[in-house]
Amino acid sequence: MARKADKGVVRGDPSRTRALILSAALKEFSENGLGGARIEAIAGNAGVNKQALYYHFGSKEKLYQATLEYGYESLRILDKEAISGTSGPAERMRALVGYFFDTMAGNRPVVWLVSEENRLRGRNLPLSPRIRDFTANFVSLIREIYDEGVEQKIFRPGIDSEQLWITIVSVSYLYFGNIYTLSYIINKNLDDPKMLKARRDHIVDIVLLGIERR
Amino acid sequence: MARKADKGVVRGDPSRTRALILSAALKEFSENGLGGARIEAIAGNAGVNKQALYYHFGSKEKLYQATLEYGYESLRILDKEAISGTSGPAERMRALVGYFFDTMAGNRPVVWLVSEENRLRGRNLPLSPRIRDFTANFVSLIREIYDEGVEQKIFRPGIDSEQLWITIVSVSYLYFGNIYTLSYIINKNLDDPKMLKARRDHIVDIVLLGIERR
Amino acid sequence: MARKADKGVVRGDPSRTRALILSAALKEFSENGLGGARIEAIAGNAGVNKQALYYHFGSKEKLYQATLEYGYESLRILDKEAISGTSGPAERMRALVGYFFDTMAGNRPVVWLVSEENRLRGRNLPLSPRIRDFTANFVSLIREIYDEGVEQKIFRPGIDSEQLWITIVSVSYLYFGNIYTLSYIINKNLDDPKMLKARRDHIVDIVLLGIERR
Amino acid sequence: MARKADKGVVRGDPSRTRALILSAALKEFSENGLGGARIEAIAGNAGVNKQALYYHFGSKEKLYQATLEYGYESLRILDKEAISGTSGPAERMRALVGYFFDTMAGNRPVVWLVSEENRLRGRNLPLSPRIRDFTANFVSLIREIYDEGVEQKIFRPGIDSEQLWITIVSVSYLYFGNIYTLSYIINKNLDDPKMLKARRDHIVDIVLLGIERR
DNA sequence: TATGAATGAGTCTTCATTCAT
DNA sequence: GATGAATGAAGACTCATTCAT
Repeated sequence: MARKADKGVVRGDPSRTRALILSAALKEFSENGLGGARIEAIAGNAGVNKQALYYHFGSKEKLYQATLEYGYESLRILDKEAISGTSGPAERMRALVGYFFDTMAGNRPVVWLVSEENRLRGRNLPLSPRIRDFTANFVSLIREIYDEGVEQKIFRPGIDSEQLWITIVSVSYLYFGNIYTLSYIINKNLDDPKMLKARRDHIVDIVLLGIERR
Repeated sequence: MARKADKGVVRGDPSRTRALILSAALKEFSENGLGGARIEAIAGNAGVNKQALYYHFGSKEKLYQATLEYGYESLRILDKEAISGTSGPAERMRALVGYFFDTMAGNRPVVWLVSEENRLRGRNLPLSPRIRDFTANFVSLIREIYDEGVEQKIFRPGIDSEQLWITIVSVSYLYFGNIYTLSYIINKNLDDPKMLKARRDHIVDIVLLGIERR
Repeated sequence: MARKADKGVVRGDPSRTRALILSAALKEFSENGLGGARIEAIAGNAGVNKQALYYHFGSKEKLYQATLEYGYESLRILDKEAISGTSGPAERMRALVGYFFDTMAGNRPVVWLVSEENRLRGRNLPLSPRIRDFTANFVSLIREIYDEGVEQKIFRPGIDSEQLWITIVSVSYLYFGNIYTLSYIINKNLDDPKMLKARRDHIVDIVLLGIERR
Repeated sequence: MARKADKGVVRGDPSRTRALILSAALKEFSENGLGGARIEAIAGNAGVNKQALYYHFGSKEKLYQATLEYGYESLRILDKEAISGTSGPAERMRALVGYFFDTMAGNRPVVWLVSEENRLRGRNLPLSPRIRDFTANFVSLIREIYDEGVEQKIFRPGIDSEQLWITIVSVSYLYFGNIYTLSYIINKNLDDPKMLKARRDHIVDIVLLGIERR
């Protein structure tokens, strides 16, 4: 119970210490990449000693791997409840596309962390098998809804659901991942609430119209 | 005329030296980011002395800026000839979407470099005013074609052409930028020629159906 | 108790480590100046790791500042005991002039370090407020003795005690600071004990005769 | 006659080029020392190409030696005319002390250059035999005047004229060489015209009273 | 002579990691 | 588990010097 002033560390609560470190690491790795991240900065922001990172995670690279898993986990894309209360494939698909957009909007650091992992050619992914679990369900869910829509003659058939998944991911993900270059080119602040709403509406429309039967 | 074996440097041809450095820098920065890139690696791959980078570009950061500009320039997205020989807005739009996909496919390093610049919050963009020139024309071209299509009652009205531009960029760009994580999640190699073709066809369809009138 | 052979570092005694570094730095900076000093040489002579200098002092420039303060402190010009046991202003002034000469003779590195600081236009002095404390007392002491001598009609009045201080400092300081050029010009080794004694006698005489009433 | 705009170099006038380089070198070496001086800075300030320094002087060290000689030469301490028009040893000695002060006041860079040479332990002096010529006469002149004064029973006998020379040099030289540290300690700007005059008066008095017979 | 370009040997500094308490 | 101190390897950058025209 002895709590240090100004610090969030509680002696004798290692899981809390781990959480503090992971949270700080997510920020640092996402902003600076694996190579650019500073162990000292992570320790400082987590309110722990540098050595604590080594005690709990072993090395910078292992901490990065744990952070990547932590990042994917925090997305909770698999949360089916997100689209509960909707009826019909079209409405569900709309909800899903919008939900993914909102998820990305609320987890910018993860967006950059995933970009970093791609630059590392995905070499850390196989080391965290849970990552596939966290994400694969989203693909299944899209397939489910799409198939249902095709059956009900609402969606046109012949679309590969994995392609559709990539498209749904793309139209939200890239917006946030490349928000600075996109904003610069058209000289508008894409982070403005109005722009965010416009984007959300646009992608829901485009995806739905792109797959609907006519 | 005296050319060193294995090296690309020719005494007295500084513009060639600069080009060699920029080419090597594009590869290094795109693979490792600004912080992770190694000056020594760039110099080695360019076949020049480490100090030459400082003589010609001043610092690592300035070289990065020059490389970013060089990368955008090499995309040549503005090349209108790409869609010459096409007739009608629909066909032109199809050609444009496909052309952008092909451009990304052929310029992977630039894709990563742009991701890196976003992680740096776009701080280097204002330093290279030419970058906007290289890219803004692409936005205009999309608007032109779209407006023409609306006029001809081929495309549905009410779509913001900048949103459309972002979408067109997204569905191609993210595929290459996140190819490793996407491949891992669905356990398929997205770099396979068949997959590339499938993706190209998919995005052309989705975009067109998403904007066409019905 | 585990002490490394040849090295002066004792684990767990950081103040000793700092002292070792400062001592080595005084030698190196005084002989080579700020720009010419080598971090590696200081670390080597102190028997510590190069990085230890950065851990304890932050940068070369900050180490230089700490060294400057350390140098002034080691002069201990303020030590009033130096002239204890003397009676009368004349005798005290003689003792003081001689004492300052001896101090300079025994602290050559500090003499050069102060020259270096002058070439740097004194830019580091304001950063170490203690330096003024170390030196200002000497000025006061001279004024005290001088005033006493004037009161007792031993010294002639009208001399500015700060000018007198500069003169006392000059006739000793420059001898050591410029000992190489002076020796060369008159082709004599001014570091010879006989020459040192001659100089000491000369300056005591000159200063006293220069201020005595007649 | 072809003169480059903005530059002081005249094609085909090597002695002028040498002079420009030496002048710039005096400034640079005096402000930054041998190690701290930058070849590029000297070339830039002289308005010549870096390579010109090598053409004319061979190396940085040799340029430093030439600059040292140039510096001593420019003092022209040997100029007897400085004290022409004076009558009697006392007046001549006063004139001489004041003249040396004025010389130092007007040649600050040389003062620092000589300090630098002392830090280099005078290793470059033997390489420039003319330096002794430039300075030795000043010692002789002091001896002459002093001996004359002793003969005329104006000065007290028994003073070593070389010691007297060092003292005369000291009370002026140190004032300028250490002007920053001295100013800081007493918190006054010693470069102020009033202070300069006060110092000049003080040293003339002190030296004369210090050697006069009573 | 003059100059832009090129080079290799350093030099400061950073950083992940480990040690000892 | 936690901490201050210590370390070795490496990286960005500088600089005197030289080459080729």
